[in-house]
Amino acid sequence: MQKVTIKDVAQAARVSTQTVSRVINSRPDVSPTTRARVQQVIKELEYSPNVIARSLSRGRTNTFGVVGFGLSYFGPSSVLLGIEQKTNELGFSLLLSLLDDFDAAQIDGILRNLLSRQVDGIIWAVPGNDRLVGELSGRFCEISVPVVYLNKLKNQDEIIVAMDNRLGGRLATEHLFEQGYRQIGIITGPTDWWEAQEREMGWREIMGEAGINNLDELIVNGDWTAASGDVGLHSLLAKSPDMEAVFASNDQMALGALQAARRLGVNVPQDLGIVGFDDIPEAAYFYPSLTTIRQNAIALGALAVDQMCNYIKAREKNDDFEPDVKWIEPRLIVRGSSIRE
Amino acid sequence: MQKVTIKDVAQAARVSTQTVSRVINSRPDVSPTTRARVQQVIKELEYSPNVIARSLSRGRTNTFGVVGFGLSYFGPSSVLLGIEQKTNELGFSLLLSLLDDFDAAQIDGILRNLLSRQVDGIIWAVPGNDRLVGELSGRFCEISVPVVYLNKLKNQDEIIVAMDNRLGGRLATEHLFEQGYRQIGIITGPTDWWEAQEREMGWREIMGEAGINNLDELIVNGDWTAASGDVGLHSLLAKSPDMEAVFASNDQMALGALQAARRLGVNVPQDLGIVGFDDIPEAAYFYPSLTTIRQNAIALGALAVDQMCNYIKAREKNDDFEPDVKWIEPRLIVRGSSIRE
DNA sequence: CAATGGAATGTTATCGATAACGGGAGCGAT
DNA sequence: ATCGCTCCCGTTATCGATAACATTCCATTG
Repeated sequence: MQKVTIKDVAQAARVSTQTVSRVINSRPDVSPTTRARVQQVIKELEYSPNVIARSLSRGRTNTFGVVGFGLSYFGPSSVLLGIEQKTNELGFSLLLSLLDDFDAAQIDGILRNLLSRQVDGIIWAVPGNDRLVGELSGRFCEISVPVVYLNKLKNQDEIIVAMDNRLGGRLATEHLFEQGYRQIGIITGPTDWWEAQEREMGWREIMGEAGINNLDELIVNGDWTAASGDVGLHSLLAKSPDMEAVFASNDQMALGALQAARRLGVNVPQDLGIVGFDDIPEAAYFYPSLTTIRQNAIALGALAVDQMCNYIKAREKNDDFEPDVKWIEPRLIVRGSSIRE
Repeated sequence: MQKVTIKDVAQAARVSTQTVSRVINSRPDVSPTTRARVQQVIKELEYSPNVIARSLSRGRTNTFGVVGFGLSYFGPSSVLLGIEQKTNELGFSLLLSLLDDFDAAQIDGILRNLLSRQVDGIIWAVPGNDRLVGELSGRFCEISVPVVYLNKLKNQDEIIVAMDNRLGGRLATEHLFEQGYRQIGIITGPTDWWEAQEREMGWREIMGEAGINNLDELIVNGDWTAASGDVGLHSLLAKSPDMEAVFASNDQMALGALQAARRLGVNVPQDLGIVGFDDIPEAAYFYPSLTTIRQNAIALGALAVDQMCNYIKAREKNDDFEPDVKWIEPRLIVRGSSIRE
C-alpha cells in the first residue's frame, strides 16, 4: 500500500521530515552523519517518495502529455517510441492520449484532461491536418503550458520539429530522374495533410526544374492505404499511358501500386519505376524490393522532447528561447523497384 | 497557470470550498439554487479541478500504468491502441512506459516509477518471455497495486488476458490440411516467447492428429523478422525437400518466406502453401496475397482494461473476483497464398 | 567576552483538494 | 414545548511532500 511516508522515515531516523526531504533531494545543509543515517533508514524501509504529493507542493509534475493519432502504422508508432525513450531518459513520465478522429470536441477533452493533470508540457504528435489548424489555433493560445508540435506548418511562435518531407519528395523524384525515368507520376497522401502536401511539393519542385509541365496528368490522390495505391496506379496509367515511374507518398501505397502493376502486366522496374516513403520494415521484402525514403521517426520524437526540455529550462532561467522549426532529414534507400537492370 | 482553484470558486459563489467540492462531484446535500450558482461560477471562471491535489487527498489517481515492449510492429501497437481507447472511455489516464530490452534493472526502475506515481493499476503488455518469468515473479508479488498481464502463461492468482495463439496455430495448420497440403512446416518465433510456443503447439496438435510424425524436419526457428523468414524457408526446404506448405508464425516471416520461395523458383501457392499470423495491413497486398490469422489486438487491449476495472471495483466492494485467463479468439483470413487453383 | 555568522536542524504554512464531523434551520411526532 | 430527524452547509483535519522562516550551537572576530 505504499505505506511508508516521509514521516515514517523521519521518525525512524529521529530527524524532522524536512531533513529527510533535504536528503532525498540531495540538498546541502545536512551533516554527513545525519545524511548517512537517513539514507540507511530509507533503504531499510524501502521508502520511495510519493510523486503526487511532491508534484502538488512543487507545482510541477515532471510529466509530459503526448497526443498522438492512431498507432496502426509504422511512422506514428516510431515517433511515439522516440518520445517515450527520450522522456524516460530525462526523468520525466508520459501521459498518453490518442486521437482516433480529427474531432474538435474530443481534442478539447484531451487537452482539458492533460491540463487538469498539471502536465509540464504537451507534445502534439498529430499529423498536420488542415481541418484542424483553424479550429485549434485558438484553443492552444489559451494553454498555459508549453506545446511542441510535430510535423506542422510553421506558425508564429510555435515550437516545431519536423521531418523534411519536401526534401524527401525531392530525393525520391531526383533519384528516379537519375535512373533515366522522365514522366514521373505521384500518388499523394490525403491532400489536407501537411506531410502529403510537402512530399508533393518536393516532387513538383524537381519536375519543374526538369521542365516537365503536364503535372496534372501525373498526379492522383491516395489516402495512405495500399488499396488507394492500387487504384491510384490504375488511374494514373489511364491518364498517362506513357508514365515511366511513380513516387508513392508512403510505402503502403507503393505496395498497392506494385500489385496493380503486376496485375496490369507492367514490369517494375523495367517499365515502371516505383519509390515509396517511410521505409517500413517490410519494404525490403516487397517484390521487387522497394526503393524508399527512410524517416528516422525515433530521432524526430526524441528531438521533440529535447526541444521541450530546452524551452522549459530556458524559461526557468528567464533565458531567451527562439521558437523555430528544427528539421530532421530523411534519406534515400535504393532498392530494386527503381533500378533498371 | 491553472490559476483558478476551488477557493476562488468558493469565494466567488460565497460558499465554502466543501460545497464547491460537493457540486464538482455531484454529491447530494446541496440545494438546487446553490448548486446552480456554483456551477455558474465554475463556468464563468473556467475552473477545472486540480487532479493532482484530488489524487493526493482521495488516495487514488485514476491512472493506470502500462508497460509495453517496443512499438515497431503492428501487434503491440494495436494492443496499446486498444488499451488507450478503453482507458480513456472509462475516464482513466495512461502513464506509458516502454521496454526496449528484457532487462531486469530497467524493469525495476519502471515499476518503481509507476508505483511512486501512485498508479491504480499496472497493465503488463510485454510479450511473454521465459527469461523474464523467473526474475519477475518475485518482484510482482511485492507490488501493492493490481496487475493485469497480456499474453502470458497462466499462473496462480494472476489476472491474464490472452490471444488464443494455440487456436490460431491450429486454424492455420488445419486450413492448410483442408487445402490438401500434407507436409506442413513451421517457422516459429523466438522459442522463449509464449506466443511463439503456443502457435507452435497449435501446429503440433494438428500435425499429431493427422498422424504426421517427422516434425523435427519440419520446424525451424525465426526471430519475427522477414529476414529470418527468408532464411527459415531455405533451411526448411533443405531439410525437407518434399515440404508442401509452411505456417509462418507472423506475417513478416511469411513475407520473407514468400521472397525466398520466389528466389528459389518455388511457386506459391501451387508448390508451396503459406499462412502467416497477425494480418498486418500489408498482408492483403503481398504477392500472392497472404492467408493469415487475424488477431483483434485492439479488443485484447480493451479487455485488459476491463478486467482491471472489474477487479478494482470488486475489491472496493469486497466482492469476490476470480482471477483467471480471459481469451480472445483469432480468426482465419483466407487469401491467395494457400489456395491452389 | 560580547557580537557576528554560518552550519545543521526544526517549525509552521502551504499546495488544492476531500473526509469526517459539527451545527443550525425547518418540520413532524410525542 | 421538546425531541429527533433530515437537509444544507461550514469547519477542521488530512493526504505527503516542499518552501520559507526560525532556532540552536559553535567557531570566529574585534
